[in-house]
Amino acid sequence: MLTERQLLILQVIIDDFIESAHPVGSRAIAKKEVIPYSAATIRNEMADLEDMGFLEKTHSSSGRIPSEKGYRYYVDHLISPSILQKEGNVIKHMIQDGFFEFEQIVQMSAEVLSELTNYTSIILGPEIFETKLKQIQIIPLSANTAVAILVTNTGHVEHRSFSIPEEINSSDLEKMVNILNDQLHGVPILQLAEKFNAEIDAMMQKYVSDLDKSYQHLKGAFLQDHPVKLYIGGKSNMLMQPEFNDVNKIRAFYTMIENEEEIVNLLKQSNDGIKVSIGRENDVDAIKDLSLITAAYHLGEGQMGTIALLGPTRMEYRKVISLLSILSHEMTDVLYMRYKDEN
Amino acid sequence: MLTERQLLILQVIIDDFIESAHPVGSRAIAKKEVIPYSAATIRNEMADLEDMGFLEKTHSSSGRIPSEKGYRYYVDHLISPSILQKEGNVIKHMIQDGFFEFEQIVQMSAEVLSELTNYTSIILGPEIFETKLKQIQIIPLSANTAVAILVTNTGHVEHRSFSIPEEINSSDLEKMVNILNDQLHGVPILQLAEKFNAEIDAMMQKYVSDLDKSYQHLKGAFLQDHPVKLYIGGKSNMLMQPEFNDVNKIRAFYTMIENEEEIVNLLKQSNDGIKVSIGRENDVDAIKDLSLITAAYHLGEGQMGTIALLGPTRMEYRKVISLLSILSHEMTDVLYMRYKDEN
DNA sequence: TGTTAGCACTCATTCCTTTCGAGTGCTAAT
DNA sequence: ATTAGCACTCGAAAGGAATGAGTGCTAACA
Repeated sequence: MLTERQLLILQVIIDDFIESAHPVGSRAIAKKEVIPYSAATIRNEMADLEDMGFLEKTHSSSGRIPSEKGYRYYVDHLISPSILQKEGNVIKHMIQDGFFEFEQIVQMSAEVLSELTNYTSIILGPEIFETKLKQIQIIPLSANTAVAILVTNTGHVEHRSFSIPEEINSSDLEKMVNILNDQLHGVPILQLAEKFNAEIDAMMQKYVSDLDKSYQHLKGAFLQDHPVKLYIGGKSNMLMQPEFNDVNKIRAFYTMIENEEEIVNLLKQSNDGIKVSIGRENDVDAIKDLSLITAAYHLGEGQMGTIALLGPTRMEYRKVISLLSILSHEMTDVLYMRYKDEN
Repeated sequence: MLTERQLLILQVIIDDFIESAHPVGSRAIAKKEVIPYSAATIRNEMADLEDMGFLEKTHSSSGRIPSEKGYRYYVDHLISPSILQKEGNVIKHMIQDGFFEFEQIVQMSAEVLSELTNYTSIILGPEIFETKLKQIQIIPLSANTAVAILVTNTGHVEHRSFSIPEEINSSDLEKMVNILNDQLHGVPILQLAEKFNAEIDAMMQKYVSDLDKSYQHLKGAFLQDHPVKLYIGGKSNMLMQPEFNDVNKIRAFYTMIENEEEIVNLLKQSNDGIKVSIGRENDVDAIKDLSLITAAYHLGEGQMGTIALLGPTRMEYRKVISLLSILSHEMTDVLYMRYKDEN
């Protein structure tokens, strides 16, 4: 339904606006090398594109800016993945050089990503729910406190301090740890509560006598919320974007970005592949004039987490999509290589 | 050298400005109940206070604002600690209710502090250098990766993944862990490197054969940098302060606050008690128009960490100083109660 | 019939001027 | 020593005028 010429003009306008952040006028377009038409012709086409909803004016005699529909069309039809040799190498080296824990990689990725793009990067995960318990340790600290340490097959370590009653003797504690290790090895974190209620509660009664209170404490330590880890990089990059030249916008952005819960919800809904949400396409009102690009990374079948970039709707979609694609594949690879022989 | 009346006027002006953020004029002062003088008299006194450097004008016919010297005098001589029954209780409950790990307490404290004050709170620590190793675990994850877990006497858990060569056999690994536990129990984290070089290297040679590579890996895992933990709460509170109505100031602030290294240096220099740095009194240029109040908290003799509040020079010094005092004492207490029977 | 030149018109932005009012400093009176 | 009074200063807000980038439309052209 769009002519070749309209496609070309739309693309050039959006490319120009993404770079300059200024409304694009007909004369500027006509001057481009790829455009063999006069400003007047461009004006006519622009008027048509506006009628069709791909462009907007900021006021009656201004140049045009892309509408959300325009960006959507641009993302869906007008961009081909860009080749990012240099950036790709940066990411690969970061992930493959040295031996970093996965959480370190995630954190570094968030930083690199925001540096390469000048937008705000958000990385969610790794989702511990999919991972399985590997080993449990309980280490007494003092007469009435101890720390429980859980290690998962992905090398993730969680610990919880808990208080132990004075009366308990150390052999009882040891027996409990043994039972836990026997029973919980290989159990997905998500199913811990279930497993406790179905089997372990009863077992504990059978093998270990008179430890009601300390067992409750221990169980409590295991079933506490497992917080979702959230890494955000380049928050202040947004301040450099010309659309954030207004104190109120900045306030709104920072109020949003520091609300972890909201961010987690925002990212969690993303499924496979790369998803682009432009402006009001986002459910969350606070980012209704920003765009969010998300990509999932995996370990085997189960989804592990989400990588995202948040920027103005005037975003370098081409570059961002390519970068996220590279990074999510690298992260999936490194996870696979590292934990393929898990048990 | 200041008359009683000048003291009174200075105090009223600063109090007023702290509340309103607007330059204070003579008429407004004269209207206050505690002031039995006319505006003209106040004007004369204000001129004198300005000559002495306690007050400033923003322009030739504006009201007065406090100078840094004025704030300094105010902090040193004009404020008595305020009674914060309600806020004090909030803090006490937070710290004493439930059983939280110390790091959780620190994080919660940062949040509560920024909520109670509407400034930005920064908490440094707990300094792990002062703490001692309690136990070491090494847990194999796959054929060639393992995770080393260090637990300190304060319940702090650190973990590092490292790769192990395929050739190693598990009994060798076990021997190594035993040696490490024997040798390192009770050793301050700070002295780990020393201890390794002085004794453990040699021991390993004696007891365990042919494990050069994996031992190097393991040692590397132990001697990696122990990052200083930094908790910052209420970054966006600053945006609500009227002095941050300018995009450039916001940029400068966020650029500074997200530079962890600089922040750590800023706080580390603080010694005992509560220290107030007003505006240019701060060494760091980036906060030359902010004030920083720091308080140390302790475990026994050794300093553990620092609590700080960062706000505009027009800060509620009275309240902030009282809050920091309460919180640092509570944190010191809880540390003492919890780890007094360490070994 | 598609393209382009030309021109009147629109509107944000910038700069200047005016007005307003809060506040000062100084002088003279109490 | 204190205060009333008054001229003066200066920032902030409000109102024009000038500028210029950009449009829509019409009429001419290939």
